[in-house]
Formats: sequence, structure tokens, C-alpha cells
Amino acid sequence: MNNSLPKSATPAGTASSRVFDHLRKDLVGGRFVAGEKLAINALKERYQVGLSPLREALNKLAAYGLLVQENQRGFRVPKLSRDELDDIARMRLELEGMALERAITHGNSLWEADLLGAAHRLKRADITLDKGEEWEQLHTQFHRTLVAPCGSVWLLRFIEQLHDQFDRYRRLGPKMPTIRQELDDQHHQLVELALQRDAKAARELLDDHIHKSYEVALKRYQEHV
Amino acid sequence: MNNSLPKSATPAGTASSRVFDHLRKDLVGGRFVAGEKLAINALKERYQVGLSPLREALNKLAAYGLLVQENQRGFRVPKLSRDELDDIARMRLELEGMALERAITHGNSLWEADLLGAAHRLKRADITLDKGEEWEQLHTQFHRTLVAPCGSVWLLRFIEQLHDQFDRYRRLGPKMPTIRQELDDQHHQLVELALQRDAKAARELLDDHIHKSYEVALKRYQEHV
DNA sequence: GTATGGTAAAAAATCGATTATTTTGTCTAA
DNA sequence: TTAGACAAAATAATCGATTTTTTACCATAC
Repeated sequence: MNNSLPKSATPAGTASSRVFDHLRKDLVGGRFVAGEKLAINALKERYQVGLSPLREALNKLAAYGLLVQENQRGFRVPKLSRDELDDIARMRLELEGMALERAITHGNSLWEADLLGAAHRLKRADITLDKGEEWEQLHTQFHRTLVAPCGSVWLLRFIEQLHDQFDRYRRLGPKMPTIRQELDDQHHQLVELALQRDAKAARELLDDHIHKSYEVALKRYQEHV
Repeated sequence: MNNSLPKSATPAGTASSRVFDHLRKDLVGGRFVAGEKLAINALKERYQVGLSPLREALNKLAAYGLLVQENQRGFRVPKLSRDELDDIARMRLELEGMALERAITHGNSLWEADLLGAAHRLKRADITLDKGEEWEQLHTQFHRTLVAPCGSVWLLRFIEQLHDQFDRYRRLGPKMPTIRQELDDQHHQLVELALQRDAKAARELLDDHIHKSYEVALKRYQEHV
């Protein structure tokens, strides 16, 4: 019997995990305003789920740091602050730099292929497509691939968390084409340096890359307040 | 009217947050066997809560990394592995070292007082009292205090997470009095070096401290398997 | 005017029961 | 004996309703 049919609208997984993924994307993408208190009943409607799976997702997001939970008074979207942005950027510098050096040491030829693929897909991405969501997806994937073979699951976990937090700032405003091009170029330079196994140069470039992204994020934050 | 009476058994907070705290302690303290599948109904009994708050707590713990959640098949206690222990210890070296240097730079006299207090309470702790739980509490608190003024909330968050993970290994077996004494001494030496603002020496000592703790944890893990 | 207290409405948290999925056990056919 | 099919049991996930707590509003006293 053929059980492999797509079953139409069964995206696999529980209602809770689906709403978690969706909410996470929306929080990182700035679909909620920082500091806002979440109206659970409205979210039920918005995501078409019941209360239980929704609350489970909210609890997970709170533990993950994309929400803050106050006992007996629900969930809110964390406030943004200059201090926190600085903190996040600095931690990205430290942790991603560390991870990149390790990745260049350990990464094999499969990694090289993945990296080339991820960079290529990112370049090809249609930035106009639904609010740049496809580009965002591929951009995240590229940075994930870059550090993937660092050998530490905890380091990767922290980096992913920081990325989500950083993007809350970076994605506050619309795309900035000029600086955008510069950052895109750096992605390819990063791949080259990685393939050449030049850990030192790669780390310096990544530092610069994060620094430039930080400037973008900071500007958007300041315009946004 | 006097509303400030203790209200006997009202430890404040929601059922969910209470069971979260309790479960976290039990998971870190090794009250569950690694790899074990959690029987939710049994937990309901054990912690005297309903299904909803219990599941919310489990979801938070999964996001925090003290449980693994598999869609449609509940929660289990994460397995232990040599590789992961190595990873955790290495990350502790990196992150706590970084945090300690920053703390020594930024910490003020209030911090000095807190640190002395935490070290003193740790020394005074009755290690025989209920399975050393009081000592564990104070030990955690000491290490938290040590790095507290590092200036990065994310760094502190990651360090706390790593501590919980590390303790799953360290607390596998019973106390080892010989090495225990050596580690206790180091706590006081750390305070001294911190007060002297000798960041370099302090970091080296902390490295050694974590290294020794790692040896303990590794031995316990190997005996435990 | 400000503060205090009381009530109604809203929202959060929790419960009890239902539904969906996985696991277990048994039987049958090769 | 073993693989597969099926049913029954166990467990996970979700729903709908209830309970608890907070918030908003208004009246009264100082």
C-alpha cells in the first residue's frame, strides 16, 4: 500500500510545533512590535490553533528568548535596546569567530560543496519575493552552513539563538541596497577564504561582516525608536 | 487588613513555574536516568499538578535543553555522551573565561562584597544536609556571582545553561572528598585573585578549576555507563 | 485632588474529557 | 520461524469549559 502520498495539508508535526515555527519566524521578522503584550485569543485566531498547543509554543519561545513570560500576566515581545544590540553583536563576534576557525579546521570536502551551494542559492535568491522571506531563509542557511562543522553542538545552538535575536534588529526596517551589495560580496569572499583554509583571514572578514551588519541593525534601531 | 501573612503553602508563582523549577533541579541532580522516556502521568502524580502546567514546563525544559522532545512521542531525558561532556567543558572554558575577565574589569565593590559572601556561605555549607542540595545551590550561586558583572546578559544565560548541562555529568556519582577539598580551595583563591583584579591569573585558575571538575565529571560518567 | 476600596470585565492559568497517534500483543500466512 | 496485518491498549496531543488572578472602572472618603 502506498503511504507516501503527500496527504495534502499534513505538513507533519504537531499543532504546537507548527505554531512554534510560525511564531518564531514572525517574531524574528518583526511582525510584532517590541514590548507588545500578546493577546492569546487573537493569536488563536491568527494561527488557527487551540489554546493548549499555542501556550506550549509560547512557553518554548519564552525559554528560547524570543518572548518574556511574566507569571500570571502572560507573554510579551521583548523590548529592544541599544545595550542589548551591542551585547548580541559582541557575542556574535566572539562565538561565530570561534566557530568559523574550528569549522575551517574540521570541515571536509562535503562542507566545501555545501558552502558553495548555499552561497550560490543565496546569490540567486529573488529578493523581491514575498517580503524577501526567501532571501532571509537562505541567508540564515548560509551562515549556518559556514560554521556547521565547528564540532560543538552547543556553540551552534548559541549562535543560532544570537542570530534570531540579531535579526530582530536588522529586520526592523526595509532593505538598504547599497550596503546590501557589500555584505553580499563578503559572503562570497568568506567562501573563498574558507576553501583556502585561511582561518585567520576568514575570521577577520567575518568580524568585518558582523560589524557592518551591526551598523545596519543599529541604524534601523535608531530610526525605529 | 493584613495581607502579608505567609498564606502557608503559597510559594508564589504558577503551577507551571513551580513544576519547571522542581523538574529542572531533579534533571540536573540526576534524579532521572539519561535516555529515559518520561511518563507524563507519573509526573503528574509526582509533582502534584495537572496536565496543562506540566506540559508547559516540559516544553520549556525542552527548549532549554534539559529534555528532548520528539513529535508525537513525548519527552525524554537527553542521553549522556563523552563527546558532549567534552563539548560542554570546552565551552565552559571559553565562555566563563571570557566572562571572568570582563567581570574583573567591570565589577565594583558591591561585587567584591557579594563574592566574599558567596564564598563564605559555600564554605560554611553543610555538605551532609539533604544529599548536598544546599551545597549545590550555594556552589551554583558562587559561580554565578563570580561572572555576574561581565556586562553581557546573553553570556550569562549561556553559562548558566552550560552549568546545568555540566552538572548532569558531575552529579552522576557521590561526592569525592579528596578532590573536593582541592576544588573548594580554588574557590577562595579565585576570590582573592578577583579582588586583586588579576584577570590573567584568575582566568588561568578558573581554567584549571574547570579542568579539574571535568576530570571528576568524566570519571563519574565512565563509572556510570 | 489624591487616595482607598469595591466591583465588573478581561485575561491567564488550570482542569477534565476527547481525539489522534503510537506502541504492544496476537494471530495468520508464507 | 518470521514477517505482516490487525486490534487493543497506552500514550500524546488537543479541545472546551472552569477557576483564578489581574486589570479597569468608578464611587467614596480624606
